[in-house]
Amino acid sequence: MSHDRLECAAQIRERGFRVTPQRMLILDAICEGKEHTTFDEIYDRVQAKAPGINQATLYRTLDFLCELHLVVSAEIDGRAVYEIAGETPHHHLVCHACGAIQELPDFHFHELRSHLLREHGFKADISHLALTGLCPQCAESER
Amino acid sequence: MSHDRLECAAQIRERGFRVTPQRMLILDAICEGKEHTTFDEIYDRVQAKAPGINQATLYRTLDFLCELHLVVSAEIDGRAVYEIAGETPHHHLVCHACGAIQELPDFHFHELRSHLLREHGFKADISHLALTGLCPQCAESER
DNA sequence: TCCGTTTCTGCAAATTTTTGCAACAGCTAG
DNA sequence: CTAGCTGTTGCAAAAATTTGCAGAAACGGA
Repeated sequence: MSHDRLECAAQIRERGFRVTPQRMLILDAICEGKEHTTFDEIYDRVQAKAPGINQATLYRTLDFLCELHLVVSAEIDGRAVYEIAGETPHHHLVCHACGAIQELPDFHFHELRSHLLREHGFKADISHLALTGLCPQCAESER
Repeated sequence: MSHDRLECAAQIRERGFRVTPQRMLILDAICEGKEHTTFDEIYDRVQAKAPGINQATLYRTLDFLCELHLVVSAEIDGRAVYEIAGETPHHHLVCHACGAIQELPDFHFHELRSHLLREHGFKADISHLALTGLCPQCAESER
């Protein structure tokens, strides 16, 4: 999940937006953890390095980075989590009962994606889905 | 998308919760519109009939009804929308550019669902997905 | 029908998220 | 290197959402 600061900066600039220290710090903070990172975690990490950064800025920047697809987010357990966008998308299975999270490779969605494009002309952006349900253990104990 | 008040009430009671006028009114309000309904719309409809009902109650009740799968919700365009849960699930394609919404029948997910169950033992609850992307028109003008 | 238990609701306060605006600061052209 | 244009940020206020708690009310059993 390596993120190339230069690459991100180029992407931002290329689309007519500006590369600011805040944005770079926030990108770094998201990458510090290997996995899903919550708003608060990102905020704390950023604060540690640059105490001046405002929460409103973080909210806006996260939206911005998602918009540009440099970062992906998903709602897990009612709270948004963020992750740097890798080369290949991946998804998650989230157990509604115990909260366990399992990774789900993207190939499961290849067919759906191309079907939607072929049949509906719809260019679906399925970059980071969180599907909820019951993990094997919880499904067992449920009945 | 007919909802049977008796059926809903039975479901609620059956699981050990209580059938209250507030809950029934809120269910009715969700059903009034045929399509996706926002929090504010529901709130207004409920207010029209029973001005006393509190916003906090609405927030809690919507969560509650989703929990019981009597209502499904999805995040569209950054805001939550609610719909009464029908017999067969359905999903939506939401254009990120123009906001157009297209319905997507559930059969597209049959295979995924059974695959997850077979291979991962995961009982996925895919009851109302909103996939974002670009509709044919916007995909065209994008390039 | 009435009672006891436990869930729900309304209210107010706390918390989280969004927004408007003036000052600041990237970036491009000269 | 500088100036100017326009996107960004910080701040404070507004709006949206969640939470704790005491009183109200559903529901099962007597």
